[in-house]
Amino acid sequence: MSLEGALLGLISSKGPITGYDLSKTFRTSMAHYWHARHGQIYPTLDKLKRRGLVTCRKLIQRERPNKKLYSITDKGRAELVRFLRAPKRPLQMKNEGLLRTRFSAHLPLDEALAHITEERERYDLLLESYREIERIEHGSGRDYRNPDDLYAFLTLQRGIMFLEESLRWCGWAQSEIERYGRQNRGRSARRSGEGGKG
Amino acid sequence: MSLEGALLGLISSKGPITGYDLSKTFRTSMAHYWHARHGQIYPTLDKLKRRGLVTCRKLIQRERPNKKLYSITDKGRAELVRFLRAPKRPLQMKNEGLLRTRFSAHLPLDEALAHITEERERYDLLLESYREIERIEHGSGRDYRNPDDLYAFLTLQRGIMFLEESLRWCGWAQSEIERYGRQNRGRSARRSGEGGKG
DNA sequence: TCCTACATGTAAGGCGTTACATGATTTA
DNA sequence: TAAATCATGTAACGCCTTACATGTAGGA
Repeated sequence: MSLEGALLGLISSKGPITGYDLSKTFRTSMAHYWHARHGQIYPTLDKLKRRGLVTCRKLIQRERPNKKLYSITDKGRAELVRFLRAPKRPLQMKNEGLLRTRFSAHLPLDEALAHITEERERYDLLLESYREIERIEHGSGRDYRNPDDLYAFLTLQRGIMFLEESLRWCGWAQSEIERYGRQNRGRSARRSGEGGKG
Repeated sequence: MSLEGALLGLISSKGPITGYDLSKTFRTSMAHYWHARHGQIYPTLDKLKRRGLVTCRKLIQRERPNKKLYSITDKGRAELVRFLRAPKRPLQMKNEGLLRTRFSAHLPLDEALAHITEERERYDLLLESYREIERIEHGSGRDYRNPDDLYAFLTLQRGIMFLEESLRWCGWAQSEIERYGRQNRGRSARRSGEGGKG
């Protein structure tokens, strides 16, 4: 259900838009609060169309595959408002990187450190793409052109904050792990790692 | 697959532990990086047991329902290490609250503000529970008893940072929305909200 | 030459939620 | 007296991923 809401919202904001570009949005500026793959997006767009919530216009291209451009209808807007007013679920976050760090007691310290370095690189890349969107879409700063621009900016800023803080955390976590290593020289993380507190 | 990793990790850290308590952990200290409901947890524990990755001891109680206490086996630890070394997926975050804010151009400003106030309350509650865990489990601060304690502390701190920053963002976002409202008195969010930039 | 971007689609199967089922005890 | 906590289990269903399928153009 929420994916339908997300798609209706994006189409209302950025439409006419293709499934391909919607998919890119999930991988870039929305990564800190929503995601979906094309295997789910295309069938869902078709469902929205059959329910009359969006319309679709086919664009024939010569040197590129043909596209389908989706636009929202009044019925779709009404459905979007219903979605926005429905009760929300709690956070459903999955961050396998943090999960791995949580149980890194089962790995040597240097491997735990290396894993966090990998994470830093991921975050760096994503942050760069967020900053580019900020530059391109919100160059005028807080001079919002319309409400959609305002809310796009606010949620993008949340993503930038999230990524910056993730990077700060990575640095701090690595320094703590290194400090722990210095204070426990010779002891293997593996052997002393079993049986934490309840 | 990752749920199996998460369960093995938690059982190795906190076991012997019940499915019920594992479930609570997902709702509390792990909410910023993993989640699962009991409807998925119990069958998965049974699967881990059948594969010999955990053992299970039944505890008969008089004034409470009986429990099953799970412990990790050597085979389970080996499987956990395999999981920790496997390639990780990107973030898979779902935050319906932020999603709603992103498309709040379709709602009156006061409703957008009210929704963020709801979010604040959620974050406040969760932050309080995180701080309590910090007090109870990590009262001694950075004086880590073992690697598991170190990594538990690091990931908990990430959660506290996340929630504190979420709360700061809520306050800032609300002030920006209010500022926008003052500067665009009389104009309805609904009518001017259509058609953002591509 | 290989990889990436563009662009859509589907089938199979796995992951995950929801709802039902049970029932005593404690707290508001 | 209503609701929450403790504690587990399962069936049905829907969400979501993965993998396959197709084909051109442009950059490394």
